[in-house]
Amino acid sequence: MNNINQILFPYVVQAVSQTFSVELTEQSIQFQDTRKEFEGDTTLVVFPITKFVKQGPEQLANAIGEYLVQHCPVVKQYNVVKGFLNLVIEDTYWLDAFQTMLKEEHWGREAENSRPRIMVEYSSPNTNKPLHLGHLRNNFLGYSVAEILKAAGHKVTKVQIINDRGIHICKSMYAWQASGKNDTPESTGLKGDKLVGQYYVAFDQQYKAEIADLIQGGMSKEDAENNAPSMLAAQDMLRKWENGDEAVTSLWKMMNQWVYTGFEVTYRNMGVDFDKLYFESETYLKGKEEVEKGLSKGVFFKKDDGSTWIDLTNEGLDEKAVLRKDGTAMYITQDIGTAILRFEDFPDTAAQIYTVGNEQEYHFKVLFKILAKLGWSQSDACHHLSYGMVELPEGKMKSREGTVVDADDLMESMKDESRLMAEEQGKLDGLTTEEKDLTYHKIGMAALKYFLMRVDPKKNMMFNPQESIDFNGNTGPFIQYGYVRTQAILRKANWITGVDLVINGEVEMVGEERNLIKLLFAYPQFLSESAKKYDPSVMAAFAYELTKTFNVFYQHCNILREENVDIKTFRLNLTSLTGQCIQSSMSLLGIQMPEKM
RNA sequence: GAUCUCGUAGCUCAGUUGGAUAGAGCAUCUGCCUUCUAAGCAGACGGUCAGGGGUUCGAAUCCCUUCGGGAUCACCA
Repeated sequence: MNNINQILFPYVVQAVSQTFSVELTEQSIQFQDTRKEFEGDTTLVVFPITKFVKQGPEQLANAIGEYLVQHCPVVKQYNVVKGFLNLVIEDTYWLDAFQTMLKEEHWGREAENSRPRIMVEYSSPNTNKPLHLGHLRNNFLGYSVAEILKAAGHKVTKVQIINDRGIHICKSMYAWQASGKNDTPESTGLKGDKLVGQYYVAFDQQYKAEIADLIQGGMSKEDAENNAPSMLAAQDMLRKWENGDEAVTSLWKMMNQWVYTGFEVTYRNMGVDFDKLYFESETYLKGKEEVEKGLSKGVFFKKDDGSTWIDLTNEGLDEKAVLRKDGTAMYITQDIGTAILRFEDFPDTAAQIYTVGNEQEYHFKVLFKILAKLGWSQSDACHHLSYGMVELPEGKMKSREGTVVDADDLMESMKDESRLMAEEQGKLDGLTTEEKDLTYHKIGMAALKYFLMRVDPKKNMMFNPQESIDFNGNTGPFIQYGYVRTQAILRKANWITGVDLVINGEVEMVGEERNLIKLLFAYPQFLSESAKKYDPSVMAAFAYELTKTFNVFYQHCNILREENVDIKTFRLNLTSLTGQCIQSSMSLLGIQMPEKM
């Protein structure tokens, strides 16, 4: 089905060529949505055309408008304001569009697996502390982009890389061992990630104290940091781990397992999942191998001290180390290994999307250049889905200063708030305890997810825990509420989707219905823009706009009370399709719809 | 210091490749529930689009510059 502007395009070309004998370029024909205060469905901006035709904008607009009304069957009438030609499209066009949408099984979505595989990486936490607000933004964005790409027809594989290796986890391990308490998640009743996180904090405190002591004893700050006993012990553990020391390895396995078990709970609450996990402990050696291979091909070079580098100065970047002088792997090394492993695991992968904070933009520029130089042509299509920080009123989140907003706590408090609100209103009274609980969860998560995803991913955003997150206005619950209304009406009408498709051609549309149909018809454009930009906020804006438009329709038009059967059927179909589209677009944000609220 | 990025209403954010009188929500104030769920609808108030210059029929948008916030520039991850 064609977009209205695509239909009009050739007629505009004809109008100008027949009236003025001038052939227009594609660029000179610009359409935009008609502003609300004027009458019309779409608007031709004629200023660019005045460059080709020696006419004043208004005369020109009138001439084109006249031609279109006479020759283009979908154009009903026109009006001209300055250099803007507002076109009113025939109702039959919108009714046809509506019929088309109703016949689709999933209006707006592309056929499954009609486009190449894209791998989306997100989450990728360290295994030494619990997930926080920043991880929520990461997970929600990554999951949502994956769903959006899927809806746009791509095969999608959701992955994460788990940073299970390195000094950070050894710090927690050392602190746990040094405490001598043999705490476990079972013995303390704590979530595994929380328990391990406590020991990470404990390590940091001890380390700080030791540094202070050493400095007081006359040592320089740098020496103190390098020689503090706890740091030496953690480093010793890391060496033992790399050498496969049995005791250290089993401690490492046990504590990582605690963290994974804890994370699983958090992921389940977040509503995100993964198709395949990669562990740094398994990919960093692969990275080293690939660097060795690249070295022999001349992509990398060795410096005199034995470290391995790549020269990216021709690409406008710097020289970058890829192996230390002792031959050990760095952060970038394992990323090279992971990327290549993924291309090998899924050879049809056209691109990898990395959902990682914007502070790593340089890192990914380097990584993609390296992959290209190693001969992976897919690297051109790879993309760093770079997102900004979530800032608190007092500034950045800092774990040391206790200003971290914990992911589990936040999700729980959102749910509590939705419970309070629902209990006050008593609209869920008929439901079982389980059903109520699920509804509170859906509403709380909708508020949280929508809040984090309605803003442009690349921008830093503000989160104020005191004022918390709203449930009114431009919010997730507002959209859910609109959906709940559609379902309540359909329930009362005993509506079965797809049964009463008959629309009598005599139906005369009112403005509220037209606006709703126009917006529903634009769903695929919003989806493709969202997919193209890897930007869930486009879908969020669409869902909000759609719900608002429905609410106006709902408020001003009778549906169940409508006496004319044709109009009633038409409006019920409209309600049904709107409900579907709200649910569909919100599901792309990972937001679920309750049936009642 | 260099590079990148952001600065829009009291607050949180939209604003497509330059297009009409810069839009939403929150907050404040007014109306609307005996009739499809008021987590809603209708309205009021609120702007030197950080400042200055340029490009042109036209600039929040593009270019230059100043100011202010953030990020990056490791044999850290």
